[in-house]
Amino acid sequence: MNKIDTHTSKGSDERSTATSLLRLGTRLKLSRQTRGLTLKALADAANCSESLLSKVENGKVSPSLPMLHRLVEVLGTNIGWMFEEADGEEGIVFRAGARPLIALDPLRRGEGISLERVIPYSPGHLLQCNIHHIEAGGESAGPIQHAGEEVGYLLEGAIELMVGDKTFRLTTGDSFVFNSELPHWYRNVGDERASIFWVNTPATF
Amino acid sequence: MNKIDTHTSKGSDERSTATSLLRLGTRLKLSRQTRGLTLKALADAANCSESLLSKVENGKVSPSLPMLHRLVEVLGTNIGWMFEEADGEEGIVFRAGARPLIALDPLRRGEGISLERVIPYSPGHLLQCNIHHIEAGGESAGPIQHAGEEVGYLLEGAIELMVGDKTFRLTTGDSFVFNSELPHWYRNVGDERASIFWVNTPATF
DNA sequence: GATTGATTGTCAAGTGACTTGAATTAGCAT
DNA sequence: ATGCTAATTCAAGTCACTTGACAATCAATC
Repeated sequence: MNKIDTHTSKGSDERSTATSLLRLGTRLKLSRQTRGLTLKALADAANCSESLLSKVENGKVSPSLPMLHRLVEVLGTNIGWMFEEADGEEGIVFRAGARPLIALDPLRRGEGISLERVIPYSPGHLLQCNIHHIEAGGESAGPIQHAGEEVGYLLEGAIELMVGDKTFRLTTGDSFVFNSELPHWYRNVGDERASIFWVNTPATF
Repeated sequence: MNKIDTHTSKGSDERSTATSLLRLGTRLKLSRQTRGLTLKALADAANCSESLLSKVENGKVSPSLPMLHRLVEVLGTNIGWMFEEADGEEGIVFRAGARPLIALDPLRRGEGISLERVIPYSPGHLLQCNIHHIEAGGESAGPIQHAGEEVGYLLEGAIELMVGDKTFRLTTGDSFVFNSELPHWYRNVGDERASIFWVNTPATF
């Protein structure tokens, strides 16, 4: 009938370990992909076979501890965060008015600006997303530069956005995209509060 | 000396047509990919060979007009938009009401949905960003899965968002984040139009 | 300390998406 | 037509990844 009843003793947590394996695998995979590595590349670097990696990523097999260690080392992470709790269901939706508000260090981020976190701070996230609230007359501190890409949408108000050596005047509903390597900053030029929905990827690859 | 001097007469615009071919191809490719189609799938639907598509997408060949027409038809775009200048203002700012609108293929993307491109098609972009406009009663076609991460903000209206096995009811101002590998879809449950500002990082790259 | 048994790990063959090159066909000017 | 260019196809090739059968490893038991 049954090809195997070999695991007689362990049926109980069969499924749960299976899904947790899958989660580990998924993270490893994302981690690898984010770094633009191919299976083969990572396998070579971590000194194991491509096929093993494939199986690990798909939860068919659980890597030995030394193996896992080599993997996260190459990936530049640590084992701990491979197991960090996924933000799960609760981590998906965030209601208007129920998002954490961050008082900004005026020195670092500028005058009259507060940030509303749309994506909670957590190692699992690629994207960063905040709603910038800028009081009338407020402006961000000096130009910032970093790798990645930025996209934003003006939810309300009017601002002046400076990117590179260009200046734009935006009003509600306007949007923008640019490479984060360009120096950029902004200023509220209206007499009411302005809000920008702002997303950026840190990654360049 | 030279194996070919066959193109004697046309050397002048050689390079410019080459790059414009590439741009067309890039757009077609992005278009196809964002719809989750494989080369073969699109080729079958548009009644041409896989390899032709590949060449077109990589700018090795320029499609005949009828060919191109069939392609954009299947993709739910129009030819014009394949050639639309991606400039906005310096490619950075895009004004409300001046963003390209895409009619979606109802079969693939769902009923009563149209997309407003916030980030123009262009090879240089990591992020994808659209405003999804969903008519009352409209809903996206079956769940989609791909690698990456999604973040969105409900600009207006009320929707029901399904992610994994959870369902959420969102109203204006609510936001969400999740891993694209979770199957997800949505439905407009209000009696007015709903609009979602939606950003995602694509898979592989 | 060998024997058994499960499980990690490897090799090699398989698949699916995409690309390339040679051969064919359709368009079009002469 | 005739000849030439350029679009299109077919088949073979590549690349990333997956799968299955076998080998090595490790741990518990006799």
